[in-house]
Amino acid sequence: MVTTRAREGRVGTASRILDAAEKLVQVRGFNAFSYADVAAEVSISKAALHYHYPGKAELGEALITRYSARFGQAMLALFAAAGTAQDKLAGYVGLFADVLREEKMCLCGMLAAEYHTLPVAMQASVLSFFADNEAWLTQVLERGSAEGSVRLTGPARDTALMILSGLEGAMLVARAYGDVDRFLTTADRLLSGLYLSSP
Amino acid sequence: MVTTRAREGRVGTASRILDAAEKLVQVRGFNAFSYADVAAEVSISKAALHYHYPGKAELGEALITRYSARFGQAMLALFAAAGTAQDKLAGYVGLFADVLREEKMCLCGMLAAEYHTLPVAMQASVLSFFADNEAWLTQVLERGSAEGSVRLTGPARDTALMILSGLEGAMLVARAYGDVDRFLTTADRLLSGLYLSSP
DNA sequence: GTCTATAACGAGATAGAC
DNA sequence: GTCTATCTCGTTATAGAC
Repeated sequence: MVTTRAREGRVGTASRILDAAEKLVQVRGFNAFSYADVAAEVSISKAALHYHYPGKAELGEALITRYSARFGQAMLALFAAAGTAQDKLAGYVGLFADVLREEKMCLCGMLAAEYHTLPVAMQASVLSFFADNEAWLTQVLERGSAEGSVRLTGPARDTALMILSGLEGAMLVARAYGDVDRFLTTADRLLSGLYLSSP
Repeated sequence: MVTTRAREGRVGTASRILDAAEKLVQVRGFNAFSYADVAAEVSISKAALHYHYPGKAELGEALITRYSARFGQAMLALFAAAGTAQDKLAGYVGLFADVLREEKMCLCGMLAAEYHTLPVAMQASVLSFFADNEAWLTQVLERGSAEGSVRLTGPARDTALMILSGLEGAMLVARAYGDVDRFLTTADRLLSGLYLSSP
């Protein structure tokens, strides 16, 4: 069942609020944006913002939930699509690169930096995001290893963690330089050594 | 020439301010600590703080300057010490691990997350820190390659960047979990493949 | 659902005494 | 150098009208 709003492709206020807030968090951080910033971006009053999201903690929670769901769907699509482990990993790197091209940090990478200042509910959600990514990467690596397209020299989970952490760090540093190529080069290096065709 | 203060090992107010502020930034971030926080930690008034560092921008600058100098000295010591490239890299990883053990993020990794909210002088100093680290790693890798203890499959600089970014990201993620072992495991994975003795 | 108005608080920063 | 007192502004959040 689809509401009129969805059928017509219109976007509700709650969703536009999330769009604006998400961008602000990914560019400036959770502690460096205000309700006033979001309100101005969406062209509503701060009070209306509080109607949709009572406080910053609730808004932050909603941000992570939506972001994780979207990222999870993208990972699922990559996993289901035809292609080798190498293809899936290239697609995965592309997800991060797309974020970086907008001068944004991964939402949960940004929140990880601010971790010790976050409401506990947000902290837990950040860890869930990392756990989901780790699990996806582990599956891809194990399948690739079973298929013979990936060479693992230790537990798949360790390599999964290395890839996730490496990509987050590569975004962090490359974004400071405003240099997407820097990210792509580093991503290549992170994955080199995994494939049997590597030199 | 040594001042009485230095000879007696006493620590001046300016230095104690930097100690407190540095910790606060590494744990909470530049945008999540206040002059009041530092003043309380050092047991002086906010006004006294402003006497030593006129504004947050100047304090931030001083933090990066001192941190970079300290880190640079440690890197120099590692470079000068006897040992293989592998030894130097292990020592380098140890520098990051020591920071993480105090639940702190690398100062400049934290500031990289907040990059787009920083005063321009601080932004430049953050990039300098990264450049210094990159240069050191490149030298170590090239020397190791020349000595035959390191196997490079591309430009040393690319691998240097991968190691730096990877360690920053590993800190970011491991710190959220409060798990130093997670960092160490990831660091091992990042460097695996570099050494000729690797499986 | 959205608004204006305002409360309540903390931030960075300054003045001027000691 | 350090203090108390104060200023100004931005922040989150609420009240109540429309």
